[in-house]
Amino acid sequence: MSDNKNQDPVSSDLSYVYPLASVLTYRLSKLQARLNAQAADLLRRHGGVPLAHWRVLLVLSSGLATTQKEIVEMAAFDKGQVSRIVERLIEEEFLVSESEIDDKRIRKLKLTAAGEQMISRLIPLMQQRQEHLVGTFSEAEKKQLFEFLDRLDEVSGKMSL
Amino acid sequence: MSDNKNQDPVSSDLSYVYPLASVLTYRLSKLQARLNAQAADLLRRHGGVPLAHWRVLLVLSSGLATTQKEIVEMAAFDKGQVSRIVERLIEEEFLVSESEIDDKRIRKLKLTAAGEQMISRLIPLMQQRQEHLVGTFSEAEKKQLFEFLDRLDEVSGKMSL
DNA sequence: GCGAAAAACTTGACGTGTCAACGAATAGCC
DNA sequence: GGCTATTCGTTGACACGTCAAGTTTTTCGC
Repeated sequence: MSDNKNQDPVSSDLSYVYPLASVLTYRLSKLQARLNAQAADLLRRHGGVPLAHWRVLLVLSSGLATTQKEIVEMAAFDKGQVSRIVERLIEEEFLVSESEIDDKRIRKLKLTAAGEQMISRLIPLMQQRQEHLVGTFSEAEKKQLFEFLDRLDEVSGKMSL
Repeated sequence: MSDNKNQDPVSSDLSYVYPLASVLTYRLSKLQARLNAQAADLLRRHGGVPLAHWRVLLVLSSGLATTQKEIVEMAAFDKGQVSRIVERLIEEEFLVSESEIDDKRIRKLKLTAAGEQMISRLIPLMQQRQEHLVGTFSEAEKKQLFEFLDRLDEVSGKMSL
């Protein structure tokens, strides 16, 4: 764990090119992994659903979406994944789809009582978690952090290389 | 797309609780997804390997690791995943494992010529990408950004809830 | 209305990531 | 030496994520 292999600082290898811990994408990727694990763990320990299911339920419960299309738009999830998750959630009776509409392509989704109950049980926890995460940031810092994320969003799109 | 469902601002739903775009984990998760897509796309378009394979090759090429254990330690990957990826990379002849050691549990890994070649072809691209990503950040901002990430790392671990 | 295009969702294939159980080999203790 | 614990790696199971092709239903242009 202390020193490893050849200690030639500028050998023919490429370690100087990629000091892993200082590479942005690597840092973000690890942080993201830890956050997901934390959330999934919290949900599991409190008798909840898998993380991705939770996210879908949350969007529905918020009233921001009532169909799969809207979920996909609001939350930027993959429509295939949403389709499968919704299917599972209906099987588990957290959701029902009322096809009482004119357009038969659409599945209007609604939380069941069980679904509502699970959501409202877990929401306070998840809110506490968000608080825990950003709790050490001052308002100014939070603003700055989100501004950084916005900027990264912008450059994470097009790349002509 | 314009207005949806009931327009009661403080209805019984929970939209006011979770304005998605302002939730940190949601933002990070989307950013992460975009960055992964960008990297994967770059690798694919330049005839490379899948992203996870690339990451393993990179750690090996850097000389930071010569065994699976070391890859797992250095890069914080899952050992199961590393095992499977290494297997694939050997099949594709980007790697060889020389078992010429005393400890028969260990697989000493080495890049083949093809492996080295692919890495050195792609590294400049990936470096340009990192530059592209952090290019809009001043030194001070970069420092701040990484400091924020450090802080988030700290609180992303233990959570007693 | 009728045929082509588009919308909403489904399905398949594959890659990524995590966890836990397992097997083989080695190290440590007596 | 022999028993146990540990280490390195493999394997199985499952959740997560992405992409593309396929179905059914609706819409649009004519």
